This record gives sequence, structure tokens and C-alpha cells, in this order.
Amino acid sequence: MPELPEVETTRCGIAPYLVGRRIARVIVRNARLRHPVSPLLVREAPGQILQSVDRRGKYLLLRCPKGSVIIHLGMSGSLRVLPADVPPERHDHVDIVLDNGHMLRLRDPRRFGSVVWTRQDALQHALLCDLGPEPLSDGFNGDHLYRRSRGRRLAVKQFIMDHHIVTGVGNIYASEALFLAGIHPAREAGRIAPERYERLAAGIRQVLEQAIAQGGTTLRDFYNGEGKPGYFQQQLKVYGRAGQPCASCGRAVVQTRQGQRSSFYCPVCQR
DNA sequence: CCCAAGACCTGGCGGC
DNA sequence: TGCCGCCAGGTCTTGG
Repeated sequence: MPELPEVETTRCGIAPYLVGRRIARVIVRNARLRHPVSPLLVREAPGQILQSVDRRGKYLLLRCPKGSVIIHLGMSGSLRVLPADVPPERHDHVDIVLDNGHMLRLRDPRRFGSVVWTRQDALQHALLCDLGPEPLSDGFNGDHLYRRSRGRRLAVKQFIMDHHIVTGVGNIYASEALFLAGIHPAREAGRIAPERYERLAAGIRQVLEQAIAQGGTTLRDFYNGEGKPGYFQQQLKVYGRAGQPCASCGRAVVQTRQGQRSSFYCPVCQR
């Protein structure tokens, strides 16, 4: 479900309810997520004050004095802040109950998400320490993509979806960014010129910023911390638009398969 | 090291 | 209506 804009939208929605609050208790109904939920979360997080709610790529970081809760939403995860007495429904796997009668609740039907407790600084954790730059930071530009792509023969779409190259670009926004840059998704990453990577970096930045401004993309089941959907799906140029006319040239958008994921592109505008 | 494919899960949809 | 195969916003692991 969530790529960077949806995670950022979630972060903004939940942070005001969490920061400064104390964790009263943690309820784990099903620990079998992408990574098994450690019993240490239930043992060590209660009593901790939530100091900040940050994001790194698609990971949310709930930082406390003695550790951090690292949350990933996988394909189908969502977070809501609710009164602590709302009964759990199917797939409500983890509650972080606060000291003010509210709780943060994770729902994740497919269980590809994860909730990890770490005593170290969150950014040092194995899941985070090798991530690429944030696409909305100064450290991300076309030169970075160009240098990292030399010698690589995989398709550029799969290259930019690797979060060790750049974080937060998932299947929707990869197709959209390549459209904005006029680059064919199947082009070999190592055979793209620096100027085109500059356009691609700009396209990634643009699509992510616009999606955040629209509250993310809701295809079926994304809702922010307050239960509201995003609106960026109305701005999608190619994703999910197979057979429909390209907004720029009118030719039908093509759907293909790359690395077991769907890709969408305009065969005229993207080379 | 690089890359493609498999693995992990549930639910919704279209087709028969 | 029921069953079946396919599809879905991610990423870690495996094997060549």
C-alpha cells in the first residue's frame, strides 16, 4: 500500500497525538509480521515518553529515550489513532496504548508490515543503516543516480525502486516519475546519460512532493491517521491507466511486467 | 557483486 | 452462488 507519500501523510496525521505522550502498554495480538514482533517491545516500551515521530524512507520511527519503535506498513498496513476502548477488528495486530486514553493501532491484513523495537539509535538498525538518500533531501540528485547506476544492467524502474539506491519510491511513483522524465521503464540503468538522470531525479522529487500535498494515493484502502483517503490518484498520468490516452500525446498507455510488478508507460513519450 | 525469482500473507475481483 | 486464478502500494532471501 504505502509508498513515501502515504507514509509521510500517516506520520503527519498521527504525530500530534503521540509526541510528548507516555506509552502505557503495548498489546500484540499477532506477532507474526514480516519480522516477528519481539517480546522486548511489550516489556521495554511501556513507561517511555514518545519524543518524536520521524520518517526514514517508508519507515516510521517512534523515538523514545531508551529505544525506538520502527514501523513499516508493508503492502497493506495502516495506522490509526483511536480511543483505547475501541474493540479490535480482524487484522488489528498491534496497539500502542498511550497514557491519555488513546492508542496507535496497526491494521495489516497481509502482514508484510513490521513493528520492531530497538535499543540502539533507530538509524543504526540493520533495516535502516544501508538505505539510500531521502529523495526530498539535498543529498539526492541526478548525479547520485548516475554514479550508482554505472555497470548496472537491470531496468531503470527496478533500479529506482531499490531503497538502497533511493528510499521511498515504490511501484506507483516509479512509473509516474519515469513518465515525467520521458524515460522508458525497461531501459538499462547503466546506459542512461547524466542529463537524463537529472530529469529523473527531478521527476521523482516532483511526483512525491505533489502526492504528499494531496494526502497520498488511495487506490483501495489507504487512509491517513484520521481515516481520510488521499487524492493523488486523480493526478496519476500512467499508473493504472492501461489503454487510456497519454495526457501528453494521446497514444494508449501500455502495461507491462517487470520483476513481477506491473509497469505503465507511454510508448511515444518514454524512450 | 549482480540479478531474477521465490518467499512471505490475505482479500477482492473477473471469469466460468 | 461457488470456486479458481490472478492481482495488489514491499523487501528480504536464495540460487545461479
